[in-house]
Amino acid sequence: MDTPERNQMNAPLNPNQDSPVFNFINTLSPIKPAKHVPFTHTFNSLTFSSPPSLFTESRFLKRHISLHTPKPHDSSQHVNPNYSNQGIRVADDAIHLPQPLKYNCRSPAYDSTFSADNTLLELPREAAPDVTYVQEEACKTDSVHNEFILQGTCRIQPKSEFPDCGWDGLIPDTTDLLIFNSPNEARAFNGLFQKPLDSSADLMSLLPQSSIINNGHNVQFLHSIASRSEHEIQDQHSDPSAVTETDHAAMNSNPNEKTDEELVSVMHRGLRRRCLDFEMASVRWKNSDDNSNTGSSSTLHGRNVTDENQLVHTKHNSDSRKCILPGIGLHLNALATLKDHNGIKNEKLSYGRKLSLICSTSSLKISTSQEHHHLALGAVSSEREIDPSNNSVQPAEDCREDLNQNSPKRKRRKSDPAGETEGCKRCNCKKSKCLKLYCECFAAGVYCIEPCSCQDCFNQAIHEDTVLQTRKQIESRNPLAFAPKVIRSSESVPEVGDDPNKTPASARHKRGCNCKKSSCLKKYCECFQGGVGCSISCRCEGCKNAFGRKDGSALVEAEPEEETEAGERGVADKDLQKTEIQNIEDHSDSALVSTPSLISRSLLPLPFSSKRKPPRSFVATISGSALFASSSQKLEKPSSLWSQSKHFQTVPDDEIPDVLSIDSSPVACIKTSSPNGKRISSPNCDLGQSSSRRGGRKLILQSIPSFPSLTNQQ
DNA sequence: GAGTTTGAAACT
DNA sequence: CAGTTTCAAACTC
Repeated sequence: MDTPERNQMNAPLNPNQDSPVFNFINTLSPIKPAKHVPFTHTFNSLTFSSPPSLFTESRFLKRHISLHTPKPHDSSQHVNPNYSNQGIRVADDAIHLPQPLKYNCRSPAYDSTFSADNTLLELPREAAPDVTYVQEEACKTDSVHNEFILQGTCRIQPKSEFPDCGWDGLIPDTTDLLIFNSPNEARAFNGLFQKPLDSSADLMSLLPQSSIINNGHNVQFLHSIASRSEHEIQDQHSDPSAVTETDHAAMNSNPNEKTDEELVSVMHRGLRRRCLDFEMASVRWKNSDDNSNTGSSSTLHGRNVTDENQLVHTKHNSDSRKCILPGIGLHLNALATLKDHNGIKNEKLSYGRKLSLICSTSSLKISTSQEHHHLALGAVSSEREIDPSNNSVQPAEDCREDLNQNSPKRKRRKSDPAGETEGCKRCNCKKSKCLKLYCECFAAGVYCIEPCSCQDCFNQAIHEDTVLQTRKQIESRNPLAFAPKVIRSSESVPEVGDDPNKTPASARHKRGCNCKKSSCLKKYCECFQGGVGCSISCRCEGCKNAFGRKDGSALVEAEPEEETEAGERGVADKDLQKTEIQNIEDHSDSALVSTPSLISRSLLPLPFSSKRKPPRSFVATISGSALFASSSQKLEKPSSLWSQSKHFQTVPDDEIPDVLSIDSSPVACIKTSSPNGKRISSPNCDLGQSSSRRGGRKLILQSIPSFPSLTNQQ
């Protein structure tokens, strides 16, 4: 491209903000402060509420690491100067779910800073001995009652061996990531959390500061109440470096203390992105380091805790100590930082390919699929994992390829839509610079990664500011722009031929489609693509959506006009069914494979789930992943918000059915009945229901204000 | 792989 | 708010 514009694009970006993009952004109208509505996410034993925006933003962060191993043209750019210390927690041995942990989470969404004053972390004293990893995201000060309660958290026992391991911070995410159906599962993964930490590495310092950049505030950390007061917390937050040192010391002496300090940003990031990015990284590192660390070869599938503990060995800075990267819980951000700060070279992170987002699923795979050895942990897009069309294994492999391949960007594989999973999603933008909703990556709230075939991509960590500002601008225009396009409840998942409209909570496209030629029978139609029926909100013409026509009521209740269309619909359905059925079958298989209990139940195959990108901020869950996966799967382009909210939902094995409903509840709440995308809470949203269903381990959506608030938040 | 179609997103 | 343009995915060949 030799156009002036192109030249501009090629011009150095970021640092100076001299680039056109920055100028452009600067000219953007001020973004109005987002209103944060408490959004409760329940997962597993962990429940918290936070504004959706938080998640959205986190999604970008999720691929943060990619930033550091960006596309070739970005290679020149490196660490974002803005990176600051973010809390990193150390997790070690045990994952202890049943422990209630409560803390307040604020939305980072816009300023990504914590407000210490508001930050609340409540840890039962009893849990104190156990290091609880709580990750707190920078929260917007204005957010109210963003409180999340971890009922079950990972209990980690710091190893004396690695007192100052910087990796600790990475793990906190695991809390979010891991969802166990049963205590046994949790035990199984205890080892995963155990990892050697690179001593000197101060993860805190490593973490990108992007989140805090906006307001210039320092990272604020959540501290567990158990160990300290909020004030104390604030004080420490003010001085990240101090915290770091303290952390190190604490690690040696008092795990609890340490963790408190570090809960911090990392935690919040982890919450935001619960993805197994780390795992992916682990894989890479492992690959690279395998030569030296053959012993670490323990495969993921090895459920043996012992093996898992050694899942990945990585060297950091020639540090002989093996650094075990837990397959779960380490997220890309941390890796990115580590890379930059800890002396970890790009080489480790970038093998010719950017780190792809890894999805939480990996953890699941670990437990369930023997096939995927190291790869099991490999990046798996959340959606993929759920993806019916793909075996659970499949996703991992895709990512695997990414990891192993040094090949240049691959063009989007049409034949492999599944490749577009949360972790593996890729776009092909040419003119939008990946800063518009045209870009699926951007729209999904994630950074573009190497697999993308985009050109002049600004949707990268190195352009974080640009991305965030652009995003804000878009949100200012349409607060729901980054919200999931399809809001669906579990029950809404339509089976072929079913009328989605039958159920009040049925899934619907946020804004409805506007199809004119596709008859809503092709993926051009977002409703169809999302596997949902058209609704009143749709302005489509000649709707034949197999999932439910705009006049959907007809499907069930034979209305006069329906009869006329019935024939057409039947035909259309048949056409669709070929595909759908196949998809469904695939889903079933995969689902069963990955999560026999949960998936089989909760996961209803969505025809397009594979293609529809899941929220990138997927939470990795072990057995729970299936659950999440299923829920996320249901979302067409689930926003991180969405996916996360679901992820946080915990369901006992015996309550799977409830899970679905619960799971759906948020969705149901989101269901839009109005064209403008305003969300109206539905009866299903009733928090009480969800909470009531949960047993001890489960969490409760405490304050999920009805979803409607989502609209206002931004 | 190139070209076309389609409809969302963006723009006016 | 409506009309138009731009854009990239979906689709076709």
